[in-house]
Amino acid sequence: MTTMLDVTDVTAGVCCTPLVREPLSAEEADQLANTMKALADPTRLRLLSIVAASEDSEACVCDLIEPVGLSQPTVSHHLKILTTAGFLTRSKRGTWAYFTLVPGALDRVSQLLVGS
Amino acid sequence: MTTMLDVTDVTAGVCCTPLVREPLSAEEADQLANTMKALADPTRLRLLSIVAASEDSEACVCDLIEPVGLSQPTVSHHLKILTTAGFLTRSKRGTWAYFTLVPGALDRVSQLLVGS
DNA sequence: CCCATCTATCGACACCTGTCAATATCGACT
DNA sequence: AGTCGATATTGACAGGTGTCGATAGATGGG
Repeated sequence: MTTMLDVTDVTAGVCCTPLVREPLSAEEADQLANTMKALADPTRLRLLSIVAASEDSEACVCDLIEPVGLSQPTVSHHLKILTTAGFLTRSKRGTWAYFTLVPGALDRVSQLLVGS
Repeated sequence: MTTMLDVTDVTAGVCCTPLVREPLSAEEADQLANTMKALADPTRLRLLSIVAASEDSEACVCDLIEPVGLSQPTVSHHLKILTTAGFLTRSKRGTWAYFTLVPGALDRVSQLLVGS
């Protein structure tokens, strides 16, 4: 993955550049596009929704493999992309890696798309 | 482009499947991912923002080539993707093709991302 | 009728991306 | 230490995607 997202994309940079107010600069467009790319995959959307619907909005990799029906490396790969993009946080407890939704991350992206 | 978006994606199908309420089915995830893919490109984001910021929220292809700095076929290509995805409408007047934002299209996507 | 202009399509190419098998790494428990 | 289970990384490969040049359609003007 050459252009991996910076963690600050969602939490800082992208949060202040509305889409339909004025023409986006090339840099702003790149940032927002990177954020959207993390959401532009069916597996990653399912992972997000499954994590969100889990107990305490938290799930380990082992819980996610069977629901999406893909290999463990592939699931880990997607989780890394979502984490790097700022949508998930990873906390390791014992051998397990638990992933949680970053509060407000999706909401910030949402607000960029609406005119407001 | 093998998996081109149906125009109904944004206006009908995707509009009722919140992301963080319950696990998305494979079909719902595919639909939403297709919609997000249309927004996951910097050039397309810039095109949307330029159209939105134009007079009467309307612009022809010739107005868009210079701002994004890409070839005319490439711009036409991106406009087609945005149109097929339901974010733009195309109306031809004379030799020119004018593109306009579809009202509410971005808002519907926005509402899918927020917890509501 | 022919030409100039705007737009769309086609063919080709480099690059990115999602996927898996194999392997490495890390942590807990004997 | 040694082993086992969970996760991450690597390498490889097929398929998708953005881009351009060339070309084809369409539309209005001389």
